[in-house]
Amino acid sequence: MKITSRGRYAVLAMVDIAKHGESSPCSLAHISIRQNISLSYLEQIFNDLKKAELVRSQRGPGGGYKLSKNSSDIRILEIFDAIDEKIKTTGCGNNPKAFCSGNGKKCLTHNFWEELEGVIGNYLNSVNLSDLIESNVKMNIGNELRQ
Amino acid sequence: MKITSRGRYAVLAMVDIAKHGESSPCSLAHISIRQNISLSYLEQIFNDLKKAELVRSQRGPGGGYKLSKNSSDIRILEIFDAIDEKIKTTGCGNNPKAFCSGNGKKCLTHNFWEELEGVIGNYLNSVNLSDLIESNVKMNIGNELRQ
DNA sequence: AAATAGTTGACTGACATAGTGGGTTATTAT
DNA sequence: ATAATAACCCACTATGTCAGTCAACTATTT
Repeated sequence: MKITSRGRYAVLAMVDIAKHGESSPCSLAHISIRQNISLSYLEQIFNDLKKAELVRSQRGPGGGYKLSKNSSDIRILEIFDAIDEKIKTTGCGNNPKAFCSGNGKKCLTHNFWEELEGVIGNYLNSVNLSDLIESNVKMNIGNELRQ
Repeated sequence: MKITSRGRYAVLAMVDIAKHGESSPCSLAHISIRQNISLSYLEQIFNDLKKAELVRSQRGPGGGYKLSKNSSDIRILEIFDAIDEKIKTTGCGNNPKAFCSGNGKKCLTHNFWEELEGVIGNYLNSVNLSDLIESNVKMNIGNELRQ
């Protein structure tokens, strides 16, 4: 059970942009250097982030990417969704047409895996970019969203 | 972010055994059929489960595997540990000698990933096999362990 | 016009996962 | 004793995903 580099890079890059404020756009070249991520790989990731409208781009010299909304309005879960970093704990992907047991039934553990998926999703949804900048991430309790 | 088949099978097989009670050992052949898991694959998994002393084996006809303790004393996290299903959310594996940023420092998101690891670990540690049998898995709140 | 920086798509090596297959050893029932 | 059962053990492989490279093209600014 691990997070892909793609997922980690996406969040890291978004924090980098958020940290540099609203003033001027961040170029991928700079993010690449600061966070030690391959430029070409960043390009692929930002392609998805842009499609999901989490960032806006500006071409040409002095260009780069800016957040499309306030950093406190961008939750980590949104970033995961944007780049298709799935939280997949069940074997069947919860597809009613092909449940885990093969015979159209859910396996003995199906509901448990779904609960786990919920626990993870709730946490990722409870943290936003500005939380990460302020390094004030505290253990989140249950479903409550911070602030 | 997904769980491997190995991890899912291990938990599923353990639930299967737990469900069949203490009376007689469960053969892998039967588990294989009931839960639709490859027999050879199960053998590899149970090799690890036995090493971790979560199950006891009995050879020969009528043999099979039994839980080594009460089902309410076996937490899902123990099973994950036994088969080396790691919960790895950080890029560096939290290795102080080679932190994520490369320069000996933690990356901007390191602490966040560690928190996530904690959230998942706490949940997996809060559920035991008998919870799964009774299908009474409810959302766990914070660090509290059930019952 | 030149430099910058985003956009797009094809391609590749490495690695882990999810098995398969064949054999050996211990134990029980007949 | 013998046969059947079932755990034990080891080697091997296909597949797919991930992580990253490379090369070209387009838009924008100076």
